[in-house]
Formats: sequence, C-alpha cells, structure tokens
Amino acid sequence: MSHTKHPEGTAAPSAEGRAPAYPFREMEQRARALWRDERLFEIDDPMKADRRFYCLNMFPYPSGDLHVGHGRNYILGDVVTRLKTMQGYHVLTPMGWDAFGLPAENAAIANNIHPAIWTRRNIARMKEQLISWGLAYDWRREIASCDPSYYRWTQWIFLQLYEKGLAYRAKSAVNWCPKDQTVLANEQVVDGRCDRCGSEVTTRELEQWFFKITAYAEPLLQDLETLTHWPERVRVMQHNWIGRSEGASIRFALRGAGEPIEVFTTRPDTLYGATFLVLAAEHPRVRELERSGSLPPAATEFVARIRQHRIENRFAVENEKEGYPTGVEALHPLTGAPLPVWVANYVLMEYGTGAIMAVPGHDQRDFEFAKKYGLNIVEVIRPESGQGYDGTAAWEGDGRLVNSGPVDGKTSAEGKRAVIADLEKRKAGEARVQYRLRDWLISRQRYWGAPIPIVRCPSCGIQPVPESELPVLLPDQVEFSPTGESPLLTNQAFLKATCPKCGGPATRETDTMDTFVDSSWYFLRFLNPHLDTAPFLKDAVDRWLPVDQYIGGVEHAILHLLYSRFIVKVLRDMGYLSFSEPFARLFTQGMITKDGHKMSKSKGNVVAPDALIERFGTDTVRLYTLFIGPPAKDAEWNDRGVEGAYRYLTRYWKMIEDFHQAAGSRTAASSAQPDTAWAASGPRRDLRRRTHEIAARLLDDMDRLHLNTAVSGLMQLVNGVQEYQAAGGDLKAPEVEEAVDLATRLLAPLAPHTAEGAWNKLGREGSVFRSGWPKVSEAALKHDLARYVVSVNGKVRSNIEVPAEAGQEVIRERALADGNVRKHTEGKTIQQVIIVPGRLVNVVAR
RNA sequence: GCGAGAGUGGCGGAACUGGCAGACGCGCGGGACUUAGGAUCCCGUGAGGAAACUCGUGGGGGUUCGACUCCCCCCUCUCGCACCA
Repeated sequence: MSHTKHPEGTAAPSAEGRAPAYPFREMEQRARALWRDERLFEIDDPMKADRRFYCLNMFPYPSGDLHVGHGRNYILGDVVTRLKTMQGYHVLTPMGWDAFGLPAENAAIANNIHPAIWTRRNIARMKEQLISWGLAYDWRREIASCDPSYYRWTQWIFLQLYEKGLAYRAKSAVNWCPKDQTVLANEQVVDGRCDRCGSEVTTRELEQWFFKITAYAEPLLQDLETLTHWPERVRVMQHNWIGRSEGASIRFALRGAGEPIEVFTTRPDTLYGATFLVLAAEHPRVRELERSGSLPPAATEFVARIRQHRIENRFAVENEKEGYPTGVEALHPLTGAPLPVWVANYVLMEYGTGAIMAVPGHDQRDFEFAKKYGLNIVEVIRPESGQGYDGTAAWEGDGRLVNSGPVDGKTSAEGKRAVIADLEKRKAGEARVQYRLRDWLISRQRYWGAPIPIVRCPSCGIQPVPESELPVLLPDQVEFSPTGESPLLTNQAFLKATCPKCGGPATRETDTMDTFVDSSWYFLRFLNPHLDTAPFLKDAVDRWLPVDQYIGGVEHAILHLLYSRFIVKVLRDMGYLSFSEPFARLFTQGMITKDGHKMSKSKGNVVAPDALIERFGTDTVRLYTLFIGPPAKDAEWNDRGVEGAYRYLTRYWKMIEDFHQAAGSRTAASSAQPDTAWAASGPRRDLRRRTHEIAARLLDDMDRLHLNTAVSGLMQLVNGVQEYQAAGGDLKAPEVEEAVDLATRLLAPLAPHTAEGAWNKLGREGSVFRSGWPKVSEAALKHDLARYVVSVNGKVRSNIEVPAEAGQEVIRERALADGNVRKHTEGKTIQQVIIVPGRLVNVVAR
C-alpha cells in the first residue's frame, strides 16, 4: 500500500504505538484457538457425516507471495464454508498445492535452488498467508501434487488410461516453446505464444504422449447441458472449444492412379458447386507428390516456404491467400467433372482432413481464392427471396438448390440429406461429425513433474510400469539446464530399468506429465488424502461428489475444467466412481485490478495483504475485499476503501460494547423472547421492523453470494441501532439485543473473528458458528400503516399513509385528495388510477 | 468475422419478477471536539434552479399508466475463439 509522508517523517500513528480502535488482534487469536479446539471445520469420517457440503477452492500453484486478488478467491470460499456450517451442514473444506510445474524449475536454473526446496518454501509462505486471512481449512487433509504419495496415483491414472487405449504415443507436429524448451498443449498456446513465457511458439515433429480426450468429445459437449449452475460464459467457452460441426466426409477420386482425397464439409448441399479442391501445405499427398518429383516447381517452392514459415511461427496467419496447382486432377463424385487440385495457405492441416472442396459461390474464402486465380465459380444455392450470389461475394446462407442436377429445387436442409444419401449409395462419402477439439498432449521434456510410468524394452517395446512398482520416483539429482530433452536423461540410475515383461534391461521414459494431469483428479483425493492402497475410495467420492461449490478464476474455464471433466468420465466408465461431472456449481470470481491493470510484479502494482492485515486486522481486509463489488466481476482496489471497512467494524464493536455495558451478558438466545416482550409501537417497534427488513434482504444476498450488498446490509444494521441510540432509545430493550444478535450472526461468515469475539463478549456459549442461521420474523415485518408513493402521469408528486388493510377505494380517495396531487390534476380529467398494492398509486390525468 | 459480458454521480457500486434511480461505502464541502487532526462524531453531497419544478442510467426510436429494467437500430469497452471448411 502507499505510505503518505509525515511532516516529521514518523510512521502513521495508527500503524504503531496506538492501540487499535477495536481489539482485533486478541479476537483473532482467541477465535482461531476456539475453532481449532472445537475442530469446527473438520470432518472425521467422511462416511458418517450427514448433510454434506463439499466446498472447494481451486488449489493454487505455490508461486510465492499471494496478493489481495488471490485473497478474494479464498475469502469467497471461506464465506460459503462458514455460511453452510452455520446452516447446519458438515462442510468438507480442504486445501492443497498444485506443486509441480515450470516456475520451480526455472527458479532452479536461475537461482541454483532445487525445485523441491523452492516449492516447499513457497508452500510454507503461502500457507502462512492463507491462515492470516482466517480461512477455515481442514489442514489435516492438505495434499501436494509433488509428493510421491500423491503422484503415485497420478501415475496410476496414466496407467488406467493406457490400459484402455486412452493414453497413446504418436509422432505429430507439436507446439514447441523455444525458450522453455518443451512442448505445449494447444490449450497452452495463446495468440501464437507460450502462455507462460510469451515466446512465439514454433513447430516440431516429435513423438509425444497423448490422452485421447477426443474420444469423449460428445459426452463432454452433451453434459455441458447438465451444468446449469455453471456460468454461461464458461459453458459457452467449452462448447466452442469442443467445436462440433455436422457435415459430410466426401472422397474425390483422382484422375489416373492414387488414393482418393477425402474432405470434410459442413455444406454437402453445395457439392454441385465444388469447382476445385485445396490441400494444406502439410497434407501427406503434397509430400508424396513432392517426393516423386511430380509437384510443379512453383508449388514445390511455395510448400517449402509455408512449411518453414510455420516452423518459425506456428500460428502465423498468412493474410493474403496464396496457392498453386498441384498438377493433379480430381473427379467430382456425382458429376464426374474434372476438378483441379490446388495447394494453398488458407487450408489448415489441423482441422478436418487437411483438404477441402472449394465452393467459391458459397464460401467467401473460396470465392476470394477463385477470383484471384481465375477459377470457376458456380451458383448452386439461391435464397428464397432476394438476391443470392451477385458476383461480388459468396452467398453463404441457405436457400434452394440450383444448377445441381437431380437435387435442383430442394432446400438446403433437404439438399444435404439428398446429397449424403447419393454419396453413400456410390460409396463416395457419408454424414460425419467433426470436432475442433484435439487430443491432449500430456508429455513434457521437463524435470519437475510426475514421471510417466513407462519403460522401453529393446525386445518388448513400450511397457507400462506395473501398479505394484508405483510410484516411479522423481530422482533428486539431475542436470537442469534446458536442452530440449528431459533433464531426467542426465540421471543414469533413473534411466536404468528392468522390463516388466521379459525381465531384461530396459530404459525408463524420461518425459514427465503436464501438471494439468495432476490437477485433473485432486478433488477426488481430499476424502482420503492419506490412503495408500488406492487414489480414492469409491464409496467416499460417490457420497461427497460432485463438489457442491467450486470456486476459482475464469482463466481455468477451458483447461483445468475440461480435463477434470474428462478424467471423471473416464474413471466413471471404468467403474471407479458413479457420477459424471466433478463440479456441480462453479463460481468464477473477477480479478482485482490496481490502477486499471491486473496485478503483477512487473507492473509494480501488487497489493500485498500482510501490511493491511497487520494494521487493520484480518476482518477489515476480508470485508473490504467482499465489499469492493460483485464477486463475479472485476473490481478496482482502493486503499482508502479499506479504511471504510475498518470504520464499520469499529462502529460495530462500539455497538457491542455499548449494549454490553447497558444490558450485561446473557446466555439465553434473544429469539427466545416471549411475544409480549416486543414493543407494539414507537421507536422500539420501528427498530425491530427495520432490523428484520434488512436481515431479510441480507439472508437473500448471502444465499446468492451477493456479498457486496450483504456487507452494505450489515452496515445498515449497525446504522439502525446507532440511530436508535442517538434518538435516545433504551439500549436494554429486547429489540436492541435482537438487532445486536442478528448483526453478529449475519456478520460471522464474513468477519468471523470479530463476530466470534462479540459472541463471547455477549456472554454466549460456544462458537457463533454453532448458533444456527437466523430466520426473519414475519410478524416483525408487518406494517400497521402502508406508505404509498403517489405519482401523476408517472411523476412522483406525493406520499400517503393508509391503514395496512385499507381497500383500493380508500387508497384511491386518499391519493386523489392529496394537496399536491390535486394541484397537478387540476383542470384535467382523471382517466385512470393504478394501484400497485403496498407500493404506489399512479394517477393518469389528461 | 463469430460468441459472451458490460456501459448508472468525482470513484467503487445499489435498484430480486417493469413501480420513489443513486442503497452502502470512498472522496469532497461544512461544522463539533481538539495544542494538533490524516482520530472520532454531526450535517450536506446527481445536474440546473431562490423556489415551484425541470433534466438525468452510452446514443436514437418503440411498447407501457409507468422503462436502468422489455423490443428494434446504433456507438463504445472488456473477455473468449478465430482462414475450423
């Protein structure tokens, strides 16, 4: 935070030397000791607890210091945990560490410190910070993905997928980060750059391990529909990422010899308009032609140039369409017409088959290409009304088929079916669904990750390590400097293995797993985190999962959440668990910005929580963090705002002390007041109504996680008592006790230490978190008089009060009799009087 | 280009299914208490106007007794995907 200068250069008076305006330090210590002794947030036997609630924050990567933006994430989860606890649930609230990953290894290279030590140090530091936020975690369940007792089971999961053919090794063009010297998953490439270091991503042809997530494309897409408590945004992102398109696979025979060329199209209805084919530069057929020397020189030069360009920058976008004829001719599967085959830069090898049929009349890209190279353009779709293809642009919409022989006159939809049927009859194609989703590349040529449990035997080939030999331990001693090959290659003892099949000498796989594998199953581990016979117990996970509330950043909207969904479905299909989705409710909180930017060390705008907590107390920082704005939205941090939260807690505490002084301690719950104790009218009655009105809104806000308005409601509760007191109200009144009681219990999830301290001060037994969740009294909300806003022609002119049970006729008369209303209706005819019960009267006068 | 979200005082933001726009807080102005105030408390605070009142939720239309809220068009910003056939 910023420090303002003082004339004498002394420290801010409230920082040191002066006692805090309310005793937050003692309360923090006392409350934490109480929660620990009472084991308030621990689950002993997961198989026994009833009324279960699994509240989970995404486990963090231990990168070092946390800032207030991270805090928002955990505080939110903590509020849910404490709220649910007060509502009588047994809440599973674990925390762990996503502890493998590149930064640890980079630190090792830069500072000559072992990744394990660096990681352990950061975990200790971050745990300290989490504790300083007063977060209620069951630390007995703490896990770290870099522990052998954990990654043993990550390796086990790999073996399960391997056995089912869902983990495979393949040579393919992969994303390569030249700086980190490792491959990247498609998901880790952002705008053609490495999402960790920002280097331009290049291409390499390498043998890599993949998980066959594409085998689950359809269920992953379908089940998005069931995730009704996920943010729409995240569901849409996953939907687009999976990218399902329906269309047809069509095979074009070649004139002369050679296998047919297969294309994918979403518009089989335009097949009669296909006038040429286009191949990607990397298409195998292009290579064959190149090798046999039959590719024309211009095309050969072009293909080499494009390939080189894409190796240097895999995600380079060639803006200008460019292509050359390959000299090959294909035959239209329905008409037999000859179609030239081109190679061009606008067709991607990664999608579909790497080949397209070009329909320049109805695809703008094909149109531009055809125009440039003088290729044939045929109109085959004409919209029902108006102009379709006009020679200046492709008509990409639907319509009626024309110039399409036997299918002329059909609609696009009918045409699709008819063309596909015709293709099937001729065995030249069929309906097909294509996904954008690629298989998940999980191997990394890096040290700090779970070793892939595989050995290579000269005689038996690739062999999985038997389950009984897990974990394959990560050796301590390796050479870290990046070479493009795994550092594990530098440890001979690790490399040497025995073939599990023939017992002969073999070598170990030296790649490690993507850390997203570690995090794709950790939520299953928390039920029995120390189990050493299995990764988890089916009974326990079936009982507690899906996670009731999952909380984290939207940056994981695709990667982590998609992978976790995939792994759960795989494990379900293998019978290891019985649910289909890991996370029932997802909450993605917004970022906290400073000076309009995301907090980062490089920008120097990081707000550290430690000094603020030291100066104002944990609860002040928690309250301000919640008050800053709607939790789902980004918000700008303002140090002055923290002081506002502090002032509120100070006023709250003063209220507690004033009440305590006036009324003394009572162990009985205030709600146990007999009905006759409540004042029937006057300031006490008003206070009680106001208290319950605010509380009713607050309860609703809390349920919906509208925590910024919940904080404002808490402030209003205190304001209510304060105003009552200022007006000379009696502090010993039961209405005050009730207000104080509600203000404390409703405060508890948000500012737990202060509420716990107040609970104690008021002389109540045990923890406030065992006091139950308040309810609003309907009787307290009742009004004797109903206030109506009276407007004339929609403009507010007056207020009237009528007996609550007054009928419409009475309200109408009273409204029309009002002086100001008469003034505005004078000389006009009353056309209509609209009465909204309990709210307003609108007089329509013309 | 496609998709999603957003636009309200000086600032962060309220206003659940259309019904008193600006809750709550920050900041600011004034006052009290003070050797002092950057502590605390009180009053005020959308704009214009002496007032009555008028105008105000990105812009323009519309529906309605009544629109921040619903419909149509447009502008701006943020995020995601992007030559995906």
